[in-house]
Amino acid sequence: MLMSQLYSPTLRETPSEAEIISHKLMLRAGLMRRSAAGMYAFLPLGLRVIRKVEQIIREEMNAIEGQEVLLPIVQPAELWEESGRWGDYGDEMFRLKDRQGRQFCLGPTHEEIITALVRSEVRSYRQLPLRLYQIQNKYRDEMRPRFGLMRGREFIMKDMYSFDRDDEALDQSYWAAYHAYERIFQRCGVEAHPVEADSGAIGGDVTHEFMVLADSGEDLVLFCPSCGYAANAERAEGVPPAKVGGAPAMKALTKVHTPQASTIEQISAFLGVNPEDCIKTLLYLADGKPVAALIRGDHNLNEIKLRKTLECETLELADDDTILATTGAPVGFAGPVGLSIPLYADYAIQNMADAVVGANEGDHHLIHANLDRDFAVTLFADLRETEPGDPCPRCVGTLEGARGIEVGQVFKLGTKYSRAMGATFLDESGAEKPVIMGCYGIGVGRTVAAVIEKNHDQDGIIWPLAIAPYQVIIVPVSMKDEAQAQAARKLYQELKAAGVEVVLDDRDERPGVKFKDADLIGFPLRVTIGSRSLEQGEMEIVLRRTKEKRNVPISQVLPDIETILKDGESSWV
RNA sequence: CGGGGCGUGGCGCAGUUUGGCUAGCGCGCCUGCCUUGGGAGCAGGAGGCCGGAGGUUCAAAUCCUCUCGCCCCGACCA
Repeated sequence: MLMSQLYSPTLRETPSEAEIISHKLMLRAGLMRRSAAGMYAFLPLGLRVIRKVEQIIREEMNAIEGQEVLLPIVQPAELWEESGRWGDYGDEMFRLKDRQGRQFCLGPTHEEIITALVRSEVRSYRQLPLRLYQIQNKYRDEMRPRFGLMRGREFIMKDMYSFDRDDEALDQSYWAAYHAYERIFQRCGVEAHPVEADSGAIGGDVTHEFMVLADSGEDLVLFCPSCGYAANAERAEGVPPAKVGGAPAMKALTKVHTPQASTIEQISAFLGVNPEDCIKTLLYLADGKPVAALIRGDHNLNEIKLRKTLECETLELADDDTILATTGAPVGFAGPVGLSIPLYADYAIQNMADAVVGANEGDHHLIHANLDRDFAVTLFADLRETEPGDPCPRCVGTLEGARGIEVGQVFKLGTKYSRAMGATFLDESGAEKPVIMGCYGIGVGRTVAAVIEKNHDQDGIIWPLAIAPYQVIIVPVSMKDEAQAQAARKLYQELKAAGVEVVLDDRDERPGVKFKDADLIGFPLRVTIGSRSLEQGEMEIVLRRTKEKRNVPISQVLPDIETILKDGESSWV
């Protein structure tokens, strides 16, 4: 490709829309442009990178017996009604009607359509296992798209679905995908750490997310340096505290006037106590019925854990009216003493003594509240957000925290969709059983963004060889020097003939401009052709990653490049 | 959806508080000269319904009302 013809408009300045480095560089390097919030047009260089990542994914999916399919993006509402998600998905689903008024959505994911596809064809255990995957656009009307490709409303995703006859076979599918993911991200040039995760709306219980650690990540990952335990913070298990020795102080329960003090900060400041001596009483509506959750003042409730503990379908914070009706007090003064609704308490509550709690009366709190004496708890459970510094649930270590970008996730779905949608097979004994499913996603665009987050310097992107849009750029210092121009064109033809992906910067620009663009776009290898070295029969090879440069005889340029492409940059020393 | 901010040539911004006469600057773009190992210089030039609609006024980028879009923080989510 000739640089003069390449449609890759680079920018000297960063458009104001971009906040994080990968987003800025993708715009500046001319990989993509925004068309609407959370939607992007890929330009030639950006598309080439996307395609390379897709190809790596394809190869690894095929290697574990995945078969590629292409599924509709526009999906009929009926399928989603069968699974129950037409109602559950809410505003995040793009919905549309055809001219007859029939309802459709732009697929946010493809469980329904793939299950429908499989149920009509799979009859026998002999057809299993089956692993199907697709790579295509998905649509989610995110409440807050952000950070370029990191969280778009239109995004490219690879999804594989596995169909198995029993849990053991599902286990094989799951771990095959898990290990394929390790290879995929490694080949793409990023470290992605598998962590235990929550399965969210997709369903199922066993699931891992693949996280690229980066400050711009939207998730908090907790990991234990001692034993290797790693989990998304929303999933990370809490450890019930060991029973504290010594009898707690049991002072008399006392009501105090606490005007305007409705938050833990205000109360603890007002009363001169520490937040960890206060109990937060949060009121929720679980399937429409009020329940209270008790959390130590300096902790945060994890709604996912509460939902699991309650085994409820819906869970939402109670509205002000419900709180008033249930506790007799406005928001901020609820407490466990005298409450008649079920009380679910985090383990940490077990060890509190003489705590500060709401009095269920406006502008009043109770001090010296004690478990058993003053209130009883329905159930103790792990309800709080686990944080860095908390004990590891698997060993004696202490958890540390890091931000992570979720580039992939693998789920064991079980029979949630196959039961709801009637995807069954007959086993050897002729018994009809639901197929057992798994699903395995990779955000393609997000992976590209994550690669850039981890592979850049102040000059621009540093593409790993495997996914670089082009491997080599040839930069003649001056195209007006006929010797340089000729040598450049000759090398260009030779590299192309050898199957090397190469761009020739044939523009009549000053060398500085060409170097800056080459660095910004991030070609892994650059061959600079200048008059001085050319006279000595040499050209200069430069590694983008290390800036290492060396003059080599012209006849050695092609072999050197082929070696680097084959054995990696580090082989060229 | 709550809070905050921003919409002015392709990009980055000034001008808006205190309406005023030809709407500016840097970068980029076009032409010519010159220059060629890290975003050169000189000269000339093109390009803007000031997001949109309505209103106030002799006069609106600037004031008022409504509206659309975008970004950030939060809540939420494979």
